[in-house]
Amino acid sequence: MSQTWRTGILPNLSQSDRQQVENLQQPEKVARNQAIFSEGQVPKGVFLIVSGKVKIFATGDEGKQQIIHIAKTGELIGFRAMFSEEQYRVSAIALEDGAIGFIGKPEFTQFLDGNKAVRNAVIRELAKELGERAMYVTLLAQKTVRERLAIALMRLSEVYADEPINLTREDLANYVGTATETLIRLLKDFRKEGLIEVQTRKLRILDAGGLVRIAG
Amino acid sequence: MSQTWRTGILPNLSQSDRQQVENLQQPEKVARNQAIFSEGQVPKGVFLIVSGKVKIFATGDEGKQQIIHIAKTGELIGFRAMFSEEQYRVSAIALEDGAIGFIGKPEFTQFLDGNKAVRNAVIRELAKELGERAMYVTLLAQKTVRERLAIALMRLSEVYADEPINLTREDLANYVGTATETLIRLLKDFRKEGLIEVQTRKLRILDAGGLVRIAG
DNA sequence: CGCCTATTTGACTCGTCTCAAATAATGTGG
DNA sequence: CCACATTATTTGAGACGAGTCAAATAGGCG
Repeated sequence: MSQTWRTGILPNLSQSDRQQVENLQQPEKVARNQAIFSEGQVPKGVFLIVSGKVKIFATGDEGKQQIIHIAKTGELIGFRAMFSEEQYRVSAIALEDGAIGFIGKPEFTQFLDGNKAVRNAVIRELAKELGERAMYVTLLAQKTVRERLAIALMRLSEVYADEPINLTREDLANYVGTATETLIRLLKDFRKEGLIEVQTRKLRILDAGGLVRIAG
Repeated sequence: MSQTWRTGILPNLSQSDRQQVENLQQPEKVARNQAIFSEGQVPKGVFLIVSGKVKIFATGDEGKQQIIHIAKTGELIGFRAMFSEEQYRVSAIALEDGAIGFIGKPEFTQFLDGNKAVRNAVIRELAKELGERAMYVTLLAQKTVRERLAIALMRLSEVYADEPINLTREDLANYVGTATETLIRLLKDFRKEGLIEVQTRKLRILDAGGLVRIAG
């Protein structure tokens, strides 16, 4: 089980193609906690995250969120449901104040039809994510919460680059797939073991190697 | 969380397109337990299951299989890794004697390039599976083993249509994502509750409604 | 028929969840 | 900008689901 976690469609395009996609939208401000789209709605296009981060999650039967992905600036989101011609199966909510642009389905598909490179990038991206999700399933089914937390922190440190990871305990728990209380206790362990540094909601990795060792 | 589980690319094509795909391959016999492809290999094309069933699984760190999907006659498998231009992240092994055809990557991609309907079907299928897998992740993270077993049996009853479900206890456990012993105990419960009928390895659902109720 | 593998059962342990309550942080209206 | 209300975080105690290990039994294949 190697762990290469998603990349997104745009970073794999040429400068020119990327620019063309970006020209299809007009950024609009979004506030923290604002919903971008919700489970059950019918997709009318895709969204480009111009700035900020967005959590993508499925809602379980008791309303518990399972966070599938934290999308960051530059990512295109919502294309999955659009291509499958289904309703959204997940919801997207802004984690921070930011800006998001919308690209309507007609414009986007027309653009795709006329551009083989982008079309292939889309197929490749869908296929990649599908493969990653197979690993994710295995991980959830076979790893302990402690191991999953270590993996989650490593993934998140890529999303947050050099900033500290900044999520509520509940969101972090829902990302790992555990109860909030369990997450808090494990976080305390990790801190005591010198793996991470925590200041309220800001979390920094001190010993990446140690996390890798725990992740197995 | 609704549960519409995968369909495959071919059933969504026109008769003529489907025929053209089928003409690209030559069926060859495969024996039970024969590997079709394995994690880490480089994909050279896709496989069409002409007859028989195939288990698709990821291997966890301790060698434990996580069965992602049981593919049946008529399904195209292995296209995920081919499109993502990565190695296989999962393995495929025949569950029964059967026949499988191979379609090389050049032939297949050339065919796709020249056929917009099929190309779109591929995108749609990838997108659909990706959505289903999000549900799967949520299910694994939030449901008890008992609930997951109920869901697994319902999914499998579609794969096996009117035949009885026929899997080793270990495969069934790996499909549900649990230990073999736990699976066996739950199977006994289900039998005592009149939900299923079991004769050695053959398993039949007696009370689908009851399973739905357990699944939640 | 007999070996090898699969299945089943029992006993035990441990990780993780739940519920409840205390404390801290955050945001909001005046 | 402060005080209050609300929400988030932390801790404790207890219960229970599910895993592991070991051993017995049954089934299937050569």
